Amino acid sequence: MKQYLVEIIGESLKQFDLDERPDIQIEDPKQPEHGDASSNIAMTLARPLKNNPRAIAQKIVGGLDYDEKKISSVEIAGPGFINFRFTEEYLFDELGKILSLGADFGKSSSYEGKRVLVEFVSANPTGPLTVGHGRNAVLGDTVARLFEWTGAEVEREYYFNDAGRQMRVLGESVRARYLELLGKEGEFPEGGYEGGYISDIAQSLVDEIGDELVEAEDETPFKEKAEEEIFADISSTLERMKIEMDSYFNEQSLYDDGKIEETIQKLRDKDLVYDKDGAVWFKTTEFDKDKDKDTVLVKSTGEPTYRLPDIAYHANKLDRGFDLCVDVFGADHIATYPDVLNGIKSLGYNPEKVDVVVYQFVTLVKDGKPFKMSTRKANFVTLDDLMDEVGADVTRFFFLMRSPNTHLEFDIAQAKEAGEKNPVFYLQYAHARISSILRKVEDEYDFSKDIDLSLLTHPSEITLIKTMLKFPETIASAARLREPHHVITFLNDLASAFTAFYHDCRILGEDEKLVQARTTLAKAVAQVLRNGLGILGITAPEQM
RNA sequence: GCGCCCGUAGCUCAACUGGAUAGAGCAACGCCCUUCUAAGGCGUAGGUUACAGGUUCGACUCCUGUCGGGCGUACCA
Repeated sequence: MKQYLVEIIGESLKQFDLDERPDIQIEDPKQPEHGDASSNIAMTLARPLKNNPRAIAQKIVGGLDYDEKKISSVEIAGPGFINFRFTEEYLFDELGKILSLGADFGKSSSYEGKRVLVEFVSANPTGPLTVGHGRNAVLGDTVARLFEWTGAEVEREYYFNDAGRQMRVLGESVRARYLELLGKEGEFPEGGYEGGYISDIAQSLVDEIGDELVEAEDETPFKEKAEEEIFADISSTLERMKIEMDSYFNEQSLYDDGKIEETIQKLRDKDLVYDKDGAVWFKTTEFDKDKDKDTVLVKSTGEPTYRLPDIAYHANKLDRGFDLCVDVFGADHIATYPDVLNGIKSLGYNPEKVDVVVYQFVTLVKDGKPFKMSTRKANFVTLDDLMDEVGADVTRFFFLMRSPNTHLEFDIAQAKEAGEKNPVFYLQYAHARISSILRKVEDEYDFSKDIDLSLLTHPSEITLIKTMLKFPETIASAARLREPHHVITFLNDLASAFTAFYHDCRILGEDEKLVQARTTLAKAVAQVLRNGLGILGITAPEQM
């Protein structure tokens, strides 16, 4: 509909002979008195045309040629808004479309033909996923789903590094526990991993191969065992959250196939790196005047910092032909982003193909006080624990309900008792209620005949239809902004509009024609709820 | 010190990215279950959008400054 409005307004604007047309905005008015759609174009044109907005609005409306089957009225209001009202005929047509599109209602083609890579979670396998990782995991997966709904071909990728210091310490920690279990002297490493899962891994080694590794030269076999077990654990956690990765990318492979070397050589050829104090530096100050210091790419020890593989990795992604690469990471990693962009730009790639979803930290609150989690010190709350308490649906919902850009306060005690009064149930409840009605109605009435939707005249019914029609645009906009919480806001509105309808308009026991019309409406609502919850990865139960 | 993000009802957060009277959920108070699921509904109360300026038809949104919080600012990731 918005498309149509833009077209007809554009048509009428020919008479204004504008060199360039400012963005025409069509928006949903908050107040119902302001119609079903509204344009601010007259106000935005006031300045260039040196005329007052209402006069401009008059001219535009006067020249408007619109389809009276779709639009019932056009009014000028307030400082110069042009307000449109839809016909009921249009609404009923659209309602019919919702049902015929079914599970596809809400899909759009804004990313049609695009290959999108979403990289997320990307936690090194040093321990179970924690509540802190949860926001990343759920956000990344849902953004991926949003891209799928807008036509993109999406891949989900997990990037990890099993070659660093962290992983060595992990291996040493397991070795220490392993030796302890066999009654030997085990030297627990400085800053080692203290979690109980380390002992579990050691125990499974003992069970499988006994004391075979007592004389092992280094921590490698322990590290490998730990990596295997922890990855299995992470995968099962992700699976519980309905997250399925398409690929796991090991940073090590960038060294193995020479990409790291190649990257630094290319930058050197372009005179963007130099040697100083035995290290290799990237001239980041050339790109960003605000920076007071260049960035080290290779330490004097010969070991690259994380920025170099990051650049090589993103070049690799683009080499794989993706039109868009989305990274999901926490606010603490934001500093690397400009360096990576400058890096790939220098290598000849288009930096606009790389985009970042940054989310603010999850602040954990326990006993009314914030506290810091550390995988190393084992004072963390795992995602599995959380799902044991509240289930996967609530877990996903919790991480999605807020804008990524605000701090998420996570009160553990509250989350645990949230079961009964969690907002996710409000949405699921609406779906369950509809399902319940449909079960009772379907055998008794015939829905194969023509259904007279024009019997839907109650304000609650009309509002409900209008609410549903906002769904496709909500999805498109959430995808464009990479902000899944807009879907939740929408679903809340929808559930609330349905509840009003449920309260005002009975279905069972009404005249047959009305039962058919209202049931059709209810079916459409259930469909939209399912579609929306599906994007969020949350189930739509038929009974609660 | 510098950079990024944030500051909205008692609490946790929205506000379609500059639109019309700033909205929800918890918490509080008062009502509503012999009718399709009360995990619900209706009503009351709660605001100088941290503060001070500025930009314009119009500001929670943009600009400047101040205050407060988070995260960075490593030859850690």
